[in-house]
Amino acid sequence: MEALPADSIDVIFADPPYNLQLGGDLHRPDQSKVDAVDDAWDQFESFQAYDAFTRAWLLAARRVLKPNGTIWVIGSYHNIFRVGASMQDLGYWMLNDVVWRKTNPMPNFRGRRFQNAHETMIWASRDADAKGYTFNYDALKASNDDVQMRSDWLFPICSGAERLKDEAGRKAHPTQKPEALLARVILASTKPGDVVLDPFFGTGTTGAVAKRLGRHFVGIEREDAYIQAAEARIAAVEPLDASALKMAAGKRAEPRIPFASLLEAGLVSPGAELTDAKGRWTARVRADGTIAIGEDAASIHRIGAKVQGLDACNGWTFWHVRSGESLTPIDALRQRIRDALGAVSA
Amino acid sequence: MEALPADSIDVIFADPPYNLQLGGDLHRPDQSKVDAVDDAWDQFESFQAYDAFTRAWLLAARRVLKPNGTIWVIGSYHNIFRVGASMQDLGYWMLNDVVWRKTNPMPNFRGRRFQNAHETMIWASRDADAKGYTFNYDALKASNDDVQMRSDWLFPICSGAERLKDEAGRKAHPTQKPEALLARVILASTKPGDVVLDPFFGTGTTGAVAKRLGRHFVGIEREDAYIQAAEARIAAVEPLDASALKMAAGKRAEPRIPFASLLEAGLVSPGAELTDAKGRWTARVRADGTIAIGEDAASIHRIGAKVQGLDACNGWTFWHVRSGESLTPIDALRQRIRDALGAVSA
DNA sequence: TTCGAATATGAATCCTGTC
DNA sequence: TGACAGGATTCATATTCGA
Repeated sequence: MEALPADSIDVIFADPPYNLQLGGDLHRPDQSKVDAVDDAWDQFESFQAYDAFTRAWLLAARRVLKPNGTIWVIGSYHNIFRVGASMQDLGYWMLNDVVWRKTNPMPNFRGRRFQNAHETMIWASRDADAKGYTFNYDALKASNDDVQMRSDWLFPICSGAERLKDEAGRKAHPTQKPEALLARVILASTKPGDVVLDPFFGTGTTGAVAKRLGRHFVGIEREDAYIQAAEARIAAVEPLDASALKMAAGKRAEPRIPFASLLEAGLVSPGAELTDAKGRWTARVRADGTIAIGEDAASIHRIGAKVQGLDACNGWTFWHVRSGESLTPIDALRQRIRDALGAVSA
Repeated sequence: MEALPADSIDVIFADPPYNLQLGGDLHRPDQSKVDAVDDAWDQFESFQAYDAFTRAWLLAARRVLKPNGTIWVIGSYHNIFRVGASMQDLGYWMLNDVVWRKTNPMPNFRGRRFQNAHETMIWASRDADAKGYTFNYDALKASNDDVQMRSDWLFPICSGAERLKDEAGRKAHPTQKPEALLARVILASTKPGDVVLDPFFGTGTTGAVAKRLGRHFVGIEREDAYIQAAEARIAAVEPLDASALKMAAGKRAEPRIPFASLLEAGLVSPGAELTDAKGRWTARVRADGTIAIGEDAASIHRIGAKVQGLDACNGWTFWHVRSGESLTPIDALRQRIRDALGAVSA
């Protein structure tokens, strides 16, 4: 990065090492082993060593950024807080933090934490008083059903045909990002012809998307194998026509509403009774979002299945709340919540 | 917080000042003024001053936390990165970052950034090696259509009747959090009877929810007006019945049953054959509660692992007994013993 | 060839009680 | 405190396998 001229880059996208600190091996419930990110480039002696590394590249990045340039940095809870604090210390000015919500994250196999289902991106300008940075507000809004783009984005992880493989059929890079994510970043914060720098180029997702979208790019990478994979990949990319540069919209789906949300919304109270349509069974609602018949407590689905002697049951349609003479399926209460959510995507 | 005894708190929920740096008033497109958070308690001279404040309260919080206690801190991009880095520096161990996605966030009026539609919570244990912290995995899963709870939560902001107002009808606190958010936090990470500390109590959302859910709480607040609003609010809260507060627990909480108990109960006989679900392997039960293939005898787990060439195996679900045409997992026989035990103790 | 079943896998700081 | 062993634990998607 030192070789680049100062004030020459419009946007930086950086996916630095996350400094994961893994204990032993992790196995799925079927006893298969999870392929951990244990590469040497992700190992640091201490937080201090990681901070020194972070400040060094952030400082170099700030030098090459144009006064109205902006920077994106992606990370997880392992590193993003340290990175963010360093960015503020060095004079970057935060514009947003943006959450990449994964449609298909890896589960938490041991059931000891919440499923780690998102990563965080920081979007910042070079200086606190920078006003002229690029933000294609109208294009984003138009591509988002004419409502302004939120700070939480929904994309699948990079897999299938998009995921680069080596000769042996293994993933070429352990942390390849989806092109859809980069496309939104670039379409949001650059103009055609701008120069995008990626100081942790890896297998070149940033370069591939930049080329396709008619932006120039500079990639920096240490590992030969990654460089070769990136070069082959980018050579195969066809730039789009100027007229075709439109936004890939994020996926929209019905959000999953936990039964607990009915409690939180006050539509059902802890201690309330649920019955089936014919009033044959009655269960009592508990504060934790399970229901109970006697000592037997579980989800609305499991208890519904159990009383009927079935393997499965849709508790949303099976269970009802009584309001005066009539019974209302709890699915109708769920629909009320969904209606209230409006355009918020899953 | 200095007055509290050390190692006395199960969970801390903290909503510290956000250190917002607003350059002048913000107006909506219709020229109405946005009611910004510009209270005196939210003003800091510099990042250094904010960091010193943050480290001081985080340090005091860590002293009062039990060894297996956990802490939640909520913030926005203005402060959460500094807070998170300080937490790591002080020895807290991050378990998750959790994103609160707002169904109805304030729009970005200027159209110069993404709509700031989420806040970030950090959930951390006191020490890196703390394994015994409370996480009600099974209850959360059962309340969420039987899939594990993710790190991105969807809730409306606090408004309407839930939002506390002062005598003049203005909001009593500028950043009142929704009770639904606190309910999920408390249900996820505490047991009934636990003690929850909120060092930035404000108008007492944490206390109100803790009281309703049968948890004890300690609130710390400097502003008299907030204290009075919180006291009145919490006095009006009715705790839920103990029966509604029972937490769902999974197999982990079930009493251990040695395989030998199946022999003693006559559910399996010495010399009987066990097979896996597909009938690929067969082992013979021995009177001492081990099973054997040829001369090779060990526990149901070790033999199951060995035949599959794996390091581990749950013998309870792997091995089956034949009854006529069908195979019954020995786990079902174990369940019969547990049911019988429950009947006795109940 | 087709369809359903079985297998593979992803930035993961992922167990607990007893001797 | 360390070693040992019991046995609990997964969601969405893509690909391969088998009938």
